[in-house]
Amino acid sequence: MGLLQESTNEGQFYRDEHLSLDFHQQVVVLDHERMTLTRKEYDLLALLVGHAGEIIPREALLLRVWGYGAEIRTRTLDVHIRRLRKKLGTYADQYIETIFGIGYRFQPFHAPRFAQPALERPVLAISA
Amino acid sequence: MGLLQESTNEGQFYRDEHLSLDFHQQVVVLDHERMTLTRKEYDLLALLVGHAGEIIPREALLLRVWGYGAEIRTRTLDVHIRRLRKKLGTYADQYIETIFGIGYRFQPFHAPRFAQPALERPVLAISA
DNA sequence: CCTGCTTTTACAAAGTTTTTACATGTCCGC
DNA sequence: GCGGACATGTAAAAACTTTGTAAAAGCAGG
Repeated sequence: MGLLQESTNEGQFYRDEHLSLDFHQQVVVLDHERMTLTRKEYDLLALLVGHAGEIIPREALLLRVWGYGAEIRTRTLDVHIRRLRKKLGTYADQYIETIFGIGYRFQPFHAPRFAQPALERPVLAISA
Repeated sequence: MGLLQESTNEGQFYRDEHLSLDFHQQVVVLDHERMTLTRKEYDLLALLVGHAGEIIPREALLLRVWGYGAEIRTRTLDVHIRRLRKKLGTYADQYIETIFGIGYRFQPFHAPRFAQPALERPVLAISA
């Protein structure tokens, strides 16, 4: 799966109702306003958004954004998640889910969510 | 991750009228609604469903989900079974059978059932 | 040295699992 | 049937683990 720098991408984009991300230019726009992110903040967000809909384990985030191995104990990931959420404003919890005991997941704005009634198709149809 | 490694279930599914389980994605859906399970709850359910129709002894469950040996006395298995049943709602007792003195068994929704234990109870008394 | 970014620290809060204590149920011999 | 022994059911508390947060400390580039 994609490493941090999706290098040879002739300008890939993520876009939904409120958020857009230009992986090539490394520009993030939230509700038509540019988000100013630090490097680590951007790297973290880009990794999450680049795998929208997938759960990414803490381990993987720490490895790919920080280069940390499993032996390192740190809370810096949590702190960065917090800063991202702050900058995402109202949509924060809608976009960045905590998967307890595992990691985090970025969800596109309209994605069906966990405890919500019935939108999720049985996963069976996905295969093939 | 959990110490439960049902490696032979990679990318497989269970499905019946009401319940489906994706062993790879670790997603369980009950009547088109996603069941949110904790890790231990999922591990336990997955082990039972993965052996649908078979009786699994308490010992085996405690060993495979908890890593406990026979010397450990605990009620945590019962508590987790209870939580699973609660989340399975109406179908709880249909799905998870208690096999007294032995363990538990997950039965697919339409599985033919015998009058409870009926292991070998010769119905001799009927003779006239 | 400043300054802004990053990491650590130290708790707080939230979530999960196990234990406890007792109720209820089942088996089995009488 | 009856009662004892033991297994399972259940609710609630306790123990433990993970994540959230604010503030301070550390650090690197200018």
